[in-house]
Amino acid sequence: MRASMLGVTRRICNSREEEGELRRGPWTLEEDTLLTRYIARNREGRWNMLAKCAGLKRTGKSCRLRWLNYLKPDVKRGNLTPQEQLLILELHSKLGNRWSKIAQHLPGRTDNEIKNYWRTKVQKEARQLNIEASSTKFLDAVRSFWMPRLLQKMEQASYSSSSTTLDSQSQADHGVRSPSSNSTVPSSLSTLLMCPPESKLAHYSNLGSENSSPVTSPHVLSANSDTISLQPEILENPTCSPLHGDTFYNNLILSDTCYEEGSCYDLDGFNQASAGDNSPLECQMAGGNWVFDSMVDSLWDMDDMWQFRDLRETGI
DNA sequence: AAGAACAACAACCGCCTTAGG
DNA sequence: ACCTAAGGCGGTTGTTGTTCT
Repeated sequence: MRASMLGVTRRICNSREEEGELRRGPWTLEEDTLLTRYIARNREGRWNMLAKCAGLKRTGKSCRLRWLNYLKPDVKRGNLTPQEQLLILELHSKLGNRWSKIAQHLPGRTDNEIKNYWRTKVQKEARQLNIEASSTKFLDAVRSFWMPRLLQKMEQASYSSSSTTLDSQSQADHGVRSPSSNSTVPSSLSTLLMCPPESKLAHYSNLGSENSSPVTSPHVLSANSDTISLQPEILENPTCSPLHGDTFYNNLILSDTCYEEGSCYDLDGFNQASAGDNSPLECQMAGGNWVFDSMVDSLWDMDDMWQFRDLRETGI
């Protein structure tokens, strides 16, 4: 029954096949409407047939791509947040160019978007540094400079939205007030990241030691099965705060774990490189190597980029 | 003001895998 | 078991908008 119905539909659709040439290039509003309406009335899948039945002179592949990357209601538009960028950097270090796998961890973001981000932003940085984007050198650079920078951005964003007791300059200069303890504590990453790069690395190294002093940050990233989010509840319940000693950096990144298709994988590679005693970059820097000099320049270039983006986003 | 250069991203292409007949 | 079409994925190209000279 179902098969015969399908057969009828197929014949009807095939009869339209010779009506005209297949269209290519940018989609028109009319085509978008046709596709959206058809999928709303029916369902996605069987894309070749769908394209014909919807009256679209497009290949099934083209329809599928248009729907998944642009028209699907849950597709998120706009710039990637620092959190998302951080997650992409981290996941790429684990998964490589498996864009669809990476996209699974960023709800609403498509593999195409992530791929484009990687090519336009990340590879650009690699080019400027004369490092192969897939090389361990670049990965070290990302971990030691770019990721902390994103964390700083996230931290700044959370301060500006949550703190009313100090203005931003005061916060940056003196640290922030912890709601849980009502005492002023060092603004961990902000303070850290205003230090020279040498001391940043020293700090990350210390984070891995037993003797490191407690560090407090108002938010941490956590990853559940699909999402990554800031967790302000850390502030509300200091007893659950993991932000001490050797767990600080691990928890700051991704609660030490990410999830792939229901199964766990750890981030040992990242954490070791970032917080361990023998980060490759640190070793290189100890010898006064080339990576350091170029990264310092590029880091401030990235700052400019971020500031520019911030201005654009705030409409100033 | 105009053209060149660049950046961003949408769309396409080709290959591979999978499912159904 | 084999064949074929559909779907999925990663790489690449094309188009458009923006910035620079």
